[in-house]
Amino acid sequence: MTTSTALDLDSAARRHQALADPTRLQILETLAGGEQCVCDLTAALRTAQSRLSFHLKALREAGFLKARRSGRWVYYSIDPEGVAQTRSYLGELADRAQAGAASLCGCAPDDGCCS
Amino acid sequence: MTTSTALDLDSAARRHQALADPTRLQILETLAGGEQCVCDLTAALRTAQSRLSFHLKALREAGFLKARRSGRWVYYSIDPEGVAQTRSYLGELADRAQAGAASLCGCAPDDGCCS
DNA sequence: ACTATTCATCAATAATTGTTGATATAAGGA
DNA sequence: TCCTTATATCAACAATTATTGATGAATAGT
Repeated sequence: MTTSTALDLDSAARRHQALADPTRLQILETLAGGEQCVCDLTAALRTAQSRLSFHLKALREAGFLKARRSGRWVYYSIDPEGVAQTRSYLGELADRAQAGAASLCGCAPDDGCCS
Repeated sequence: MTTSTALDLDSAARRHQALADPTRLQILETLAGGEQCVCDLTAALRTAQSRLSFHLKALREAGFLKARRSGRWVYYSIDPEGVAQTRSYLGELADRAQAGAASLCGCAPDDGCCS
């Protein structure tokens, strides 16, 4: 079972790209405190509304945010699924790297000598 | 103790930026199997040497790769430190998000009802 | 010393991404 | 219906990032 690489690479890269901006990280850190409407975020980040909307879209499309409309307001919150996916990608990478390093230095697989 | 945000946001964003490219992820996945010289990577990824060099530099400067010269060859390998740093950033974000969601829905902090 | 090989860097250009201000859409209240 | 508020989208422009081909620097073999 070989997970077809090209697509995985692209989508993983796209997810990381969404995190590759300080404003977007600030949005995530703010929303980590709980759901907020765009108007609150605009005030909290002191930034233009169109700019915020641009970054919210990027995070939403990458799977990091959920949006919910209630009356005139749209409430954004963190989608734990998206964060989990990215975390596990890095986790697998780290695991494989550790195994790879160990295999090269001739240690037993869980020896820890090659950290 | 409030960790001064702006710098953290910028450096975290820069680290993610380094991962926001399929070619760079392919480099990391290849090196997860163990250290390789640039010439091997050029062959493995079938790409121009200057292009590869550009991406290696990006990963190196972001702390994901270590380089070691031996004779004519430069060997690159994954720097577990860099991966760990990025993993823990996402981990903290996920933890805070969970706590934030729980606090809003009125559950006990470790109830798990708001996952 | 000459040559070949390995890798990094540079300059030019292309492609992508972000910002700004203006406009559109949608909802609710008067 | 008209007005206001909240958000999204668009078009123009700015800034950043990636690709290519050429050149440079270091190392090693002859």
